[in-house]
Amino acid sequence: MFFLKELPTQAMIHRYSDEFFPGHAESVANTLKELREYSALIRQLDDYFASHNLSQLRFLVMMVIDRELDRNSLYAYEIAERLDVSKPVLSRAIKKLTEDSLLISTKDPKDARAILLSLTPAGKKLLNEILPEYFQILSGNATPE
Amino acid sequence: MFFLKELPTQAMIHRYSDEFFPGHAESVANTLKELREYSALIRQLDDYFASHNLSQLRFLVMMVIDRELDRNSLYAYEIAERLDVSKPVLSRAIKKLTEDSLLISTKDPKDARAILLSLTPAGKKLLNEILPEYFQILSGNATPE
DNA sequence: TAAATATAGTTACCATGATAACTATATTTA
DNA sequence: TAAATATAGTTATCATGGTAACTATATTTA
Repeated sequence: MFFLKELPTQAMIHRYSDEFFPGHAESVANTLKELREYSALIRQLDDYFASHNLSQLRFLVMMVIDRELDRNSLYAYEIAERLDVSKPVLSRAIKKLTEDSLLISTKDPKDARAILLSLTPAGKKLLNEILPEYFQILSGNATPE
Repeated sequence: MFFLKELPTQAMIHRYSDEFFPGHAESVANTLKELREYSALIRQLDDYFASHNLSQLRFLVMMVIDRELDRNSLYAYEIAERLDVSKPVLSRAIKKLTEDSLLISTKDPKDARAILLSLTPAGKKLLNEILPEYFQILSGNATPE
């Protein structure tokens, strides 16, 4: 998350950037501006997911299961391979989704360690309800400039 | 933070986006790509600050005090005006910075509620040490394309 | 000027990210 | 095949974001 409300003026950036890293004031200013825009977009997405009792991560867990073409379930470790998040955080997200009856988990008879996850009808329904505005938010905030 | 390791293929985006929000697949794909890049940059900055026993927020608190042109101190509520963060979180950040002797707080004789904050010599020193690589990170990750 | 309201900051509690260390089960290797 | 190693997932603990509700002090208003 990025917190600066008022971006540094060009003068400020020059004061710092020329002193500490000469000749790059413009690219620094531009990166700061874009960082702030994308932080705002991430907040907007988080708020949207929260309004549906979801989080960015829980949404993505459902999404990666749903987007598999040949299957309708994934092992937890396969979800971990697709998302850039730590194991305990993913574990907690899956727990919450199954508690909320959006995912259902079954055990693999061949590997007692593994958990196989699929979307429940309620999970599919919620995902379909959420997707249009999700794409709208992403589209409306497409590349600035 | 944005967690999807493997971005949706064009086919996937079309499958979803055309169904739920037709005609915007390209801008959706582009926004997703940039979201991921800026999330990675935010992570890179967080790691950098952590290596100096700081956080993004604690760095910015020091920065906004230092960048004032006519003064060398700010009231806590003035810092709050400049940063997009909740009061309790700012309160905690200031507490940690004063505990670490990077900021020093004095009371305003005219308003018993207010806290006036300035950088200690150690705070100024740390800020100056940190800034070059901070700008380098921002500059090196300037607008992709 | 007393009561109501606004402002500055803190405390309590929750959400969601991380790492380290753990249990249980599979697999590899000596 | 027994011991060592790897893999799947959880628990414990911490960091850092949030809101609601609180204390204390200033300011406004009736």
